[in-house]
Amino acid sequence: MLSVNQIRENYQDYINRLAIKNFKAQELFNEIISLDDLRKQTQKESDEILAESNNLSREIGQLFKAGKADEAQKAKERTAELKERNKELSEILANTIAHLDRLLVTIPNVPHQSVPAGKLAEDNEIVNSWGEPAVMDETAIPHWELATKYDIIDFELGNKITGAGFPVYKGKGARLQRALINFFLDRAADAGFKEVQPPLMVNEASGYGTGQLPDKDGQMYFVNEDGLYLIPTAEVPVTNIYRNTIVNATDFPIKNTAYSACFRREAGSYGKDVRGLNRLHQFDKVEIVVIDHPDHSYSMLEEMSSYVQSLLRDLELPYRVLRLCGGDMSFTSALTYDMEVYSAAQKRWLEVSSVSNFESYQSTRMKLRFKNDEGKMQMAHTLNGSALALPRIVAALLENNQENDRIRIPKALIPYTGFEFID
RNA sequence: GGAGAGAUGCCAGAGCGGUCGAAUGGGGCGGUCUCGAAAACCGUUGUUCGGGCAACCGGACCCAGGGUUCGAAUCCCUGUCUCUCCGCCA
Repeated sequence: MLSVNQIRENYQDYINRLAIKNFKAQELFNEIISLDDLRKQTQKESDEILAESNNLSREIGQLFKAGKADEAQKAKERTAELKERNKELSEILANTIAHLDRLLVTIPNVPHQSVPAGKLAEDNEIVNSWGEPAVMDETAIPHWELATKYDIIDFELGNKITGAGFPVYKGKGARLQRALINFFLDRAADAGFKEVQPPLMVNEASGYGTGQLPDKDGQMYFVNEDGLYLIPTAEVPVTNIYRNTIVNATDFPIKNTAYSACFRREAGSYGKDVRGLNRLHQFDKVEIVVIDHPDHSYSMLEEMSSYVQSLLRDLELPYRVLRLCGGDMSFTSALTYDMEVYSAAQKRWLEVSSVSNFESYQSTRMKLRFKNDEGKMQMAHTLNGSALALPRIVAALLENNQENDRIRIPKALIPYTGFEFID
């Protein structure tokens, strides 16, 4: 979230930039600032009263020691008054702070200057592309049919065992999943990311830290009995490793990677866009998470974007890179690049990665700090990206590499699959 | 699931209800010594809110939330977590 000081210092600038996310901030900002004024004033009064009663308590102690019980008794009466007054003040203070927090969490992150205005996917800006989208004739088969034809992914079986959106991968299909995970993890290690294996369930504080809560709890599976959420992405547990910590500035950039299953309720999604592997309730993903110095977070974002693009080139998948417009960005992001691969039989672009800089938005929520050159505490910047999400990569691989009676595996992957063709 | 123990600063580990933001040791940082290093010795070593240009001053913080008290790290209640033993178990 934003801090009140950030809002005070960048009042007009933030209002303007939040408008790009179609968020009207002015009234809210005014309310926040006046609440914060009240907070300060109340706290000041309360502090003064506490100081006085601390002094009195000290005196009372001395008086008792000196055997002047009657004078001590008089002083006691005065502290009673102070106590009463402070009770009211601290109640006002607690309410004010709670109110302030409630308002602050409703403000999305301020978009970076380069974020284009707009509300729709069409307003996203294409900043890079690679490869020629394959043109296929009408006989091209979509991946969900290929999956059945070669018996590698069984959607019906998943329906039976669990429900829609939980496919069963079989034979070379399962092997392909494992190959991709290993390939992505090995590449991430080569690029300097430290591999971690996080829990797949998180508590409420973690969900709050990365910004899934309090807003989007409907998107996560929740285990009521234990108050735990199934992770929608490894971003949540991996970033929360650093919740409430002061990291060493000399450790920047802190680069982690994790493979995890991801669980998403996807409430409200339906239609042909969600067919086959396009949108699932459970899927596999390798995530990269970086904690960095504010001065370097944007060059790190570019680095992460380049890294993700290199993976797509290795997999020989034509892709394009979009800079998301204000309306299409997530609540918590300041700048996001989406990588989309072309899926030849569906004749559409599929989002396979999303790389974002959250600046200090998550850090402020989770108190992730470092000591800067002046010796002062400062919020670190957090970034993350998919590298990569498997299902749509598989969809594109199947569709783009289909031949008459087999599917070709890209060269880089063969050492991992152990086979060159699915047939 | 049953029984018990505990939660203190970067770590280890003390702490009679008042002078405790907290002993001591280790680590870290600065210095003396040294060609340099080690050892030894000396000094230093928290977060946060408010006021002030600043030196500085005041408040809060010893798991969290309540309570007792003029006064709580210290006493009481509740919650959370950790550890040990038993049971179950990949």
